[in-house]
Amino acid sequence: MPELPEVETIARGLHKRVAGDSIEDVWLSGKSPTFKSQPREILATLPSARIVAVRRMGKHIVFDLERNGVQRWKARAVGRRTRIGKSNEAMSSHPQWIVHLGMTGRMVVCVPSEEVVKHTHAIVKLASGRELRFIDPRRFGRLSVTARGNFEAGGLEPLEVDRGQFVTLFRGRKTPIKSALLNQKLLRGVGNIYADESLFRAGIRPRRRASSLTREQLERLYASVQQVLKKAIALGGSSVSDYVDADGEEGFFQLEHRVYGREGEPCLVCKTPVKRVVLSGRSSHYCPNCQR
DNA sequence: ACTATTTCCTGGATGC
DNA sequence: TGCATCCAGGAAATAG
Repeated sequence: MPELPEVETIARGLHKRVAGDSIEDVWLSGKSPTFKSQPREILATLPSARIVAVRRMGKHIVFDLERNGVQRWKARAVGRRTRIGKSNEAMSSHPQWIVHLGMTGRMVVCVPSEEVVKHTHAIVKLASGRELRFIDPRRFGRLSVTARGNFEAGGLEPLEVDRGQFVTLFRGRKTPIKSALLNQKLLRGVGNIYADESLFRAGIRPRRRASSLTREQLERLYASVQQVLKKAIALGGSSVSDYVDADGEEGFFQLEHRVYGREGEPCLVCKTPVKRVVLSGRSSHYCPNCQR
């Protein structure tokens, strides 16, 4: 399940491989709801665009694109005024291609002769002769296009927010702190694994109401989130459920997991068995002794 | 205005 | 071996 560190790793890998390349052609599986934008809009936007950069926003991969053929589109739009607004993204000279990997989404760069595996939903032909493919068995991933500046990835970037902002974000919320951490509208990029791992390191139980936490506890949580995310990025993310980066390499942060996926196993600090509770439909792992 | 629950998906694990 | 059932979970949609 790609969260911030995995998406960061993938985006960096993709940038290294395809920045500067151009999109020549696009094929889409047409399997809704993989596409958040209309497929026709994606097909109108991507071909002939140059990939300026690939980066991460929250859990989204953002391809910054540049189009030169804008005049052609404007000319065509003159005769059909109603399309001007609707084809806005395709019109933009600096569109963005937004990819959310969901649970099982993968982006791979390969040669065209590579077998097209089951659940391939997009194939992007590049001028260099390679292909960029989006593969997503469970189809929780989403593809969309937008004009530059339109895309809102959610709340604040966890690694850009300062301590005071972080405290303000959560203080006073009645919801469990774990749920608040997962809320992308507050902080964008933290998912189930890193929420659990951050809460363990801060010594806070997932079910604690955010409003019941002291400033000191929130500050400790802030430090934990920073530490966990940075370390996870340094290790290339967590490889669970066959996650691999853009180069097909596994990450190693799963070796640093202290509670996630360790139900019943002894806490690495105090040996108390790790507990698992379901919190708003999601598994939450914690040490009942170390976390209060 | 908030918060909680349901829904979308398929592969892998489990149970009989 | 085969078949049914359950579970994983991000975020949008829906309900409270």
